[in-house]
Amino acid sequence: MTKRVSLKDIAQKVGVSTALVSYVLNNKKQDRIGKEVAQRIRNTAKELNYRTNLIARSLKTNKTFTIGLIVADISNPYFSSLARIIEDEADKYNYTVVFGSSDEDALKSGKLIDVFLNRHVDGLIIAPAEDTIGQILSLQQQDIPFVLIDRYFPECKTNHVALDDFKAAYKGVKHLADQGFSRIGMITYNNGLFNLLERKRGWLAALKDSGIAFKKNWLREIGPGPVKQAVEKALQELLSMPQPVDALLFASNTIALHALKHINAMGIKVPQELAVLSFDETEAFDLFYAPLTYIRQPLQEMGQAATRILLESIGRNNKITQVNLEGELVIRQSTSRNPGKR
Amino acid sequence: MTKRVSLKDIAQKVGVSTALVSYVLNNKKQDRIGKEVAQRIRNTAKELNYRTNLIARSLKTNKTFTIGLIVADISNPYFSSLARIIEDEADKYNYTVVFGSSDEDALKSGKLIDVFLNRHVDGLIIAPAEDTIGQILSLQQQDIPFVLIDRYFPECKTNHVALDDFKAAYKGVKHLADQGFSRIGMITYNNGLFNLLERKRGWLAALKDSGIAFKKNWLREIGPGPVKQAVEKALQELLSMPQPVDALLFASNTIALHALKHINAMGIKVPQELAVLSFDETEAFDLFYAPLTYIRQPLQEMGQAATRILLESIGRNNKITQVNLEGELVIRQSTSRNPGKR
DNA sequence: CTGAAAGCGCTTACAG
DNA sequence: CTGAAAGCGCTTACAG
Repeated sequence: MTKRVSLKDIAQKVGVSTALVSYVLNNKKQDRIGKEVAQRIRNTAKELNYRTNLIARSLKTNKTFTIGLIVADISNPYFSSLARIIEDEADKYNYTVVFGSSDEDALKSGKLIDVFLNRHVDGLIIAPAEDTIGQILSLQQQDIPFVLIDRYFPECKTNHVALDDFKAAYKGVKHLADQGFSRIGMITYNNGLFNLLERKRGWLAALKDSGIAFKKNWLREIGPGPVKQAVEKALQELLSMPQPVDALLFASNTIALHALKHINAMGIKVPQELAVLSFDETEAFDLFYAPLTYIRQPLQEMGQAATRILLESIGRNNKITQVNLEGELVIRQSTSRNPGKR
Repeated sequence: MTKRVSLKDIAQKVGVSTALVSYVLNNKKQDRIGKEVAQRIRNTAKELNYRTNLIARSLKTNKTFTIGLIVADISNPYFSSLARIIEDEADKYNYTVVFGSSDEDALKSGKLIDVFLNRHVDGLIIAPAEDTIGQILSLQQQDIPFVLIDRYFPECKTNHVALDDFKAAYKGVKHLADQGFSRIGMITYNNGLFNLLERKRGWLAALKDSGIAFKKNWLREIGPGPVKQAVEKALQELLSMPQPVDALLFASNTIALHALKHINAMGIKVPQELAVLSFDETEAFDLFYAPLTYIRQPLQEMGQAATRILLESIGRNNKITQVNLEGELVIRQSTSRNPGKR
C-alpha cells in the first residue's frame, strides 16, 4: 500500500503547521484564518488526495462514530430489516455500524460486547440474549450508552425500544376468539426472553377475557436445538389430541415458517381445519396459499427510535427512554371463518 | 464514562515500563521476561480490568482487524445470509465486519468505500453496483485488498467469488426444455450487472441448444423504480401475448417473490399453466403452493471463500483468485410436467 | 491571525 | 532480561 498522505505532508508542502491544516480542513476558527492560506491548504489537500485518518482522530477525540449492533442472527429477516433501517438512520449522523450475531447465546453476546468495547464503539444497540442481564448491568455501570431492542429486562431501568408484546398478542388472540375459534393454541420458545413471555401472557389474557378455559396442552414451548423438528412435533401433537386446537398463534417468524411448511406438507387446510396467526412479517407469508394474518411490528419506527435514542444518549444526555410501540394486526385469510376464494 | 485504564496505569502500579507491560500482555519476548514480573503484570491487568484500546493499537500497527462489507441491501435475504457467513468466518480470524448497503447505486457505493477507507478497514468485500468499475480500479491502484462477490467485471483482473451464472441458467432452462416446455421466457433487470448478463446468456444458449427459436418478446427487463409494478406488468404482458410463454425464469429472488405473489393473486396454476424457475433460495419459496424449482447458490462456500481470499490478500499475498462456483438446480414441483399432488 | 507543543494509548527498534 | 524513547496521525488548549 502506498504511503497515505497526512496532515504533515500538506503542512510541509504549504509551509504551515499541521495545526493550521487541521483547523482549515475541519472548518474551525474560520474567521481567524487568512482566506488565502486556507484556500492554498484546501487545494493541496485535494491535490494530494488527502483523507483524514479516522483512527488517529478517534484516538484523540475519543469518539469513533461507530455503533455496535448485536442481534440474534443477522440472517433472520426481522433483524436484517432492522439492521438496514439502523444503518440508514445512523448514516444520517455519519455513524457506521458494526454488527455481530449472538445466536441467543450469552457467551457469544459477552464476547461481542467485549470486542465492540475494545474497538471503542460510541454505543451499542442490543437485542439481549437470555441470561445477559449481567452484561447489560455492567454496561450501565461503565456508563456506556446503549439501547435494548426487541426485548429488555423489565427489572432493569435501561433505554429500550420494543413492541408492546402483551397487547399485540392479546389483540391477535382476541381476534381469533371473535372469529369464533375456541381452542386457540400457541407455539413459542421456552426461553425467558421478555418479549416471548409477554406474548404468552397476552395470549392467556385474551383467552380468559374471551371466556375460553385455557388448556395446558394448547401451549407448546420449544427448547434449544433444531427448530424445524421441534415445531413439527409440536404441531403434530396439537392436532392429534382428542380435542385438537382449531387456531394457533406462532410466537415468531421462524416458528411460523417451519409450521407453515409442515402444514403444507401435511395438507392441512388453513383456515378451515386450522386458523393461523403469526408474529412478525416476512415476504414468505404472502406466498402461503392462505395469506397469513400476522402482527406487524413497526420496524421503521423501532429502528429509527433505537438509533436516535442511542445517539442522544451518546450526546451525554443521561435520561432513560423506554418505548413500547403498538403492533398492527394485519388480518388476512388465514384467520377467516368464511374464507372466500380458493 | 469513567476513565479507562491504560498500559501506563498498569506500568505505574507494578513499577515497570509500559513497554514491558505491552510485551507481557501480547505474549511477546516470553522467554526473556521474568516469570515473576510477568505474573504481577498479568494480575494487576486483570485486577484493574484492563482492556487494550484497539484504536491506539491500530494507529500504531496500521491494522484494524476490520473488514468492510458492501452489499446491495443488507435486508435482502441473499445478502444477509452471506453477511452472516462472512461474519462467522471473519470472526475465526478475529476480524469484525462493518457493513453498508449501496442500493445498487454507484454514488452510495463510492461514499461507502470512502468511509470505510477513512476508517482504515483492512480490506473490503464488495458486491459491486453498476458503473462502479472506476471505484474498483481505484482500489486496485491504491493496493487495497478486496474481493468482489456475486458479480464482477470480467474485463478487470480482480479477486472475485461468484456463481457460474451462465452455466446455472443454462442448466435450469435446459431442464425446462427437457420437461417439454417450449416457450420459455425470462424476467430480469435491465442493468449491466455481469451476473445478470450471464444468466441471460445462459438462458439464450439453452434455448438454442434445445432447438427453441428465441422470441424477442419472451424477455422482459425491468428498469429502475418500483420492482413490484414492473414485475406485474411484465408478467401480464408475457401471459397475454397471442402465444404466451409456458415457462419463466426469474433472475433473482426479489423478482420471483413479486411474480409469485401476482401469480397467486391472479390464480394462475403453476406448473400447469406456467412453469416457474428462480435463481436464489429463500424460505418463501417453500410456502408457495407449488414448491419452487430454483438454482441454489452455495452461499456457505461463497462467503467463506470470499473471506479467506480477502484475508490472504491482506496478508500481503498478491496473487489474484477468481472463483466461480457451480449452482445446484433444485428440482421441485413448479417445473414439473406431471405435478402429482394438489 | 498563526503555530509550537503536548498528548491520546499503544508498539517496537534499539540500547544497555 | 528490561526500559527509555520515538512515533503512528490526529486535535486543541495555550501562547504569542
